[in-house]
Amino acid sequence: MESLHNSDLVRGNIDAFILRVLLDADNYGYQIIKELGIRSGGRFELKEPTLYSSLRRLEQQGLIRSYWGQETQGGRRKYYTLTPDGRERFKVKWQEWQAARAIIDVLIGDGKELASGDGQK
Amino acid sequence: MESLHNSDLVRGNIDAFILRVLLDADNYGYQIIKELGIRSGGRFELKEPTLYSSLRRLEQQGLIRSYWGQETQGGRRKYYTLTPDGRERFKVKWQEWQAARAIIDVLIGDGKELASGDGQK
DNA sequence: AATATTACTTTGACAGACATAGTTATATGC
DNA sequence: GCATATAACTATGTCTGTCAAAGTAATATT
Repeated sequence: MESLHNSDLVRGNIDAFILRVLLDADNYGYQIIKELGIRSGGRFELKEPTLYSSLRRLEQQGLIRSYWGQETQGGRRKYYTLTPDGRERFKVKWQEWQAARAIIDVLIGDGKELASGDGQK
Repeated sequence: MESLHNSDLVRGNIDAFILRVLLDADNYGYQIIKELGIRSGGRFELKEPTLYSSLRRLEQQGLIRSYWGQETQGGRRKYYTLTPDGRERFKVKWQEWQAARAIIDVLIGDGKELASGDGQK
């Protein structure tokens, strides 16, 4: 399984990924990981420490709130829900990504000068 | 001037930016910064310590080589040139970016659920 | 002479992602 | 019933890339 070396290239977007999932519905940690795995077609795997430290950060910033689900059986689950601020923040994050993507696209080029052999000037 | 908070969202792509510039022509540090500023329409500003530590890293990895320009007057300039490995590495970096971009696009959404008011489910 | 600009360098701090490990509970296999 | 696997969350510490701050040295400008 390949996935992609994660870290640097997705850095800064993980908070947005989580907010995006919570935009659809309240959810709990483990399921958020699964959900991101599914949505990415198995190409992205969010690690647990990364997830839970993100969640803590987001909660401290008032972008999400948490509550314990009342499971009658099975392990406890802490659910997270978006706050209005979180909703707003996602919008901003989304726009920032659009802007960053455009800049990176320009600076990294469109791949025309790659071809197969080498680059002629 | 706004530019964009840099760091996290472009992280991991800076090496590729530099390699991309050197793909066009040998160049020296200060000019690479200028070049990236121009290509991005002033929206991206590479900081000096970031540039020079990137250059050192790239040189250690054998992706670029350096030589002092023989300026008869004016300050000394250390020029950098791509090695074949560097050329190859740029290709890889480029492809990694394409892959990462696709995944991020999926996970952050297309913005349909943003609209203006709020999201209806 | 003072200031600005070009060009490169050093040091240290910060923050996000993750490896490693551990805890608690339920479910499953033998 | 005991071992193992899996679900779900938590804690600790490390690594790496980016950048702020500051400095050096030379030329150009006022």
